[in-house]
Amino acid sequence: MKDVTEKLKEYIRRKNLRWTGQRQTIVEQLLRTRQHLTTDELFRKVQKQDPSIGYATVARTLHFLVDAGFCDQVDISDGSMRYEVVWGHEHHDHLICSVCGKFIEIFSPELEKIQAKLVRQHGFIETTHKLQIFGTCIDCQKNLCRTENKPLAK
Amino acid sequence: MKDVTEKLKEYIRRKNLRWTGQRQTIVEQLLRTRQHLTTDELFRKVQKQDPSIGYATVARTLHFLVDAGFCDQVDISDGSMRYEVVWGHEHHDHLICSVCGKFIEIFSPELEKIQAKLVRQHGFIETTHKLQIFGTCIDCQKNLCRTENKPLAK
DNA sequence: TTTGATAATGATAACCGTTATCATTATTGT
DNA sequence: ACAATAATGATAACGGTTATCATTATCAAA
Ligand SMILES: [Mn+2]
Ligand SMILES: [Mn+2]
Ligand SMILES: [Zn+2]
Ligand SMILES: [Zn+2]
Repeated sequence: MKDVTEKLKEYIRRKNLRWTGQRQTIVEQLLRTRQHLTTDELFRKVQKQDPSIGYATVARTLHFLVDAGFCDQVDISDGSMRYEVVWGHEHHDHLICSVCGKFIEIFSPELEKIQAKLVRQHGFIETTHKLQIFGTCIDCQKNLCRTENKPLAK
Repeated sequence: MKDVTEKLKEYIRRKNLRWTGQRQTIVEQLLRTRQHLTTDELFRKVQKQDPSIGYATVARTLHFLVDAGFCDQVDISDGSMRYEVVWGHEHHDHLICSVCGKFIEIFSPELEKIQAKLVRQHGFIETTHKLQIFGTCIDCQKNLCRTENKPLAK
């Protein structure tokens, strides 16, 4: 946490930007909360800590954090972009429960290897990829889901 | 083509819907043209064949065709949804060139098998998945790209 | 073939997440 | 403390999609 702030401050110095209390608050909330938040979800959490912070600042800070490499933008086609912290996390893909909205993070070196092979076979140069698998999570199948996430729209 | 129309008419009868000249025209254009079109791109093509057809009809017809299983909606996070014909095509995923906007369709039973294994391991029940790999296609690497597709916005 | 119930259409307004604008405030190197 | 300028907050604008509604077209039944 302290470490994260320092890394961000380094990035800010490099880019001639400025560290602000708003950015501090927003990063704190991002780290404190479950990932894959929409701008609006994060905005509500930020407002509880500091009601003076505006929506635009949250939106702009999320762009800033994506540029800095601290966050990734995740688009699951449910109407708005989501953001997750990636510093300190391995690359991963997602199982997404259509009932409770839960994200299950998956990583398989085996899978990545085959993807890389396919890319190579087409002479393609990959920059990024995303794999999203939609369905029903094990908890929702048993009606035992305790997730407080709102179900995904659609 | 004649076959496709018949299958759609069957679906329409089952659902108590109606076959119209507009739907005929729109389906013709979808089959005649490259896939992964936005609503607006399809609208422009449709208008050349019949300028009296409105944008809303194209948009609504695309939804209808998705419901019917004739089209899939493809979201590559470039600002608008795209649609592709899937009847008569195997399931596939996409390599997407960020330079020229080209879609390269890939299918690997090996890959699908590993995905299925991961899903099983989490007790997840899959309904759909999508894998999108972004980068630069082989033609664009050599500046030989002949694709008339507009580069993807970003 | 006419008819009646109602699905579909076209024009356009509304919607909604995101981005741009702009006057004001805050940060940072000097 | 100061000057340069990045960041902020309120809100308008933007753009793709969807809703509205009066009118027209479809199609099964008579
Ligand atoms: Mn994740
Ligand atoms: Mn395709
Ligand atoms: Zn669930
Ligand atoms: Zn290309």
